[in-house]
Amino acid sequence: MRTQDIDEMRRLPFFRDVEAGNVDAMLRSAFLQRFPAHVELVRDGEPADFLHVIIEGTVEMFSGHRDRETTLGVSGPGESFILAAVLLDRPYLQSARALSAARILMLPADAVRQAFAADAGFARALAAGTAQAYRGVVRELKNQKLRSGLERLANWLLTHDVECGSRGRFDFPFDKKVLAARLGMAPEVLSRSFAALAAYDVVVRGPSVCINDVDALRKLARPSPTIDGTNI
Amino acid sequence: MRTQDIDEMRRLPFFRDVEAGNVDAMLRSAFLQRFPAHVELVRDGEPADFLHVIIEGTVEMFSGHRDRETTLGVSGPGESFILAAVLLDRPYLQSARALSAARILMLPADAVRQAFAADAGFARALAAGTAQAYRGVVRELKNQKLRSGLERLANWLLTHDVECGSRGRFDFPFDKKVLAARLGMAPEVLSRSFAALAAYDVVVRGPSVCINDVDALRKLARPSPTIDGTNI
DNA sequence: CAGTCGGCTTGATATTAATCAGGTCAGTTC
DNA sequence: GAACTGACCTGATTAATATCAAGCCGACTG
Repeated sequence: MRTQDIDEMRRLPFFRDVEAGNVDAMLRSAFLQRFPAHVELVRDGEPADFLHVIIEGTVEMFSGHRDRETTLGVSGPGESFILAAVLLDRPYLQSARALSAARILMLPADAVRQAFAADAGFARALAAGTAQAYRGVVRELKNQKLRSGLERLANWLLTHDVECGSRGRFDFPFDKKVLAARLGMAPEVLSRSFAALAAYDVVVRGPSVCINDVDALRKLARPSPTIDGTNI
Repeated sequence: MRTQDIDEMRRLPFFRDVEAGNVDAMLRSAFLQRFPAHVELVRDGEPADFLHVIIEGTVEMFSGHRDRETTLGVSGPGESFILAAVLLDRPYLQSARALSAARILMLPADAVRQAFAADAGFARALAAGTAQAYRGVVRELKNQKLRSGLERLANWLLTHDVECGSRGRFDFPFDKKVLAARLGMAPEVLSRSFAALAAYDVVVRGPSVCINDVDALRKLARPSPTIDGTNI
């Protein structure tokens, strides 16, 4: 890793509560890698060699079983993934692939565990990080078990609109096929769901979507703070 | 809390890596409560007042939305619940009710957070605890999204049989209605699924089940270490 | 012992989502 | 500009699951 990159990485929010010496110890053995789109970054079942921190790009977390595959989440810049596997020194439960070209900081697992053991601030930050990740998955599980496909889509649209500045209009951040997997439905079903949302004044044209009547959509979606977070 | 109880609580595995002084600080303001079956212990959406540690009995974690309700997990002695909400000082995402009569240690949230801030060993233990909880939910999400109801049942039977000593025969630890919710299916569907498993030599009579041909059941279930854990 | 209550099962039906099989259309290639 | 490609949509069909409505049975109760 180049010294210039190291300086940039040192300033990551991820390292905020960590002593400088421990940050450097981790960065010394780290890699800053660029990956093209569609590349698989980690495969589930394999030992947790690296903690990954996304610097640029988006990463899809997914998993397959028999002939099925599902997307478990999509992460973006600033987020780390498979922290829990690294901490506990257990195999990954999820696979990851780059959705776009991505720049990723890879911290060797034993360096992370060493810093975790040596640095109480880091340990607390990781506890908070895994706690947040935990709550994210619980939300996702509730979303999956308590809602129909159409409701999941409606809520995703509302949430994403808020993240884009509540303009009632945005472009999809990834292919609709990925969105379908993200929402746990077949691509065809997503397509039909969009058609069904026309009745609620949601207009999809190509890669962009217009929510013309937010209230109507909210009435269908019925967002809940214990599933979708508080800012919706 | 009686001094005798305090002594018992001090020895909990939960406190293993915590300094004695910090353990006592938490226990000083704690309650050791008995609850009858079916009582609701916490309700989702409410602020996280207490960290709960189960001493005796089993507790169902569940959540409702609109007119639906689903079980997210069942916890037993030694396990704590809603640790993440307490650590982050956020509202509970799940509700909890006692499935059986239960004895529960309730640690005030701010005492837990104070110990977390003061005691590095406790912080590390909580990090490991949330990491394990995280992996548990990821497993559950994969179980839900990648398997059919029948497959989930088959795998639950195998896992539970192992937990009961691999005798190929055990009694259900709770009502079938709860098992159905646990597996994410309607009670009627569970009933039919049991009927379908007769073809694999699984015999259900009242509250007990016999797995006469484990291999046949495994062939249907196809357990995976990244969903069901390693000991299956 | 008859009554009844809850837990469970069974059958019929409705709903939801997945699958299969074309189509459409815009962008790219030759 | 014709052919091709990939992403997406549409329709028809099938599979999975939920829902509704009885019915069964064992346990308790008067």
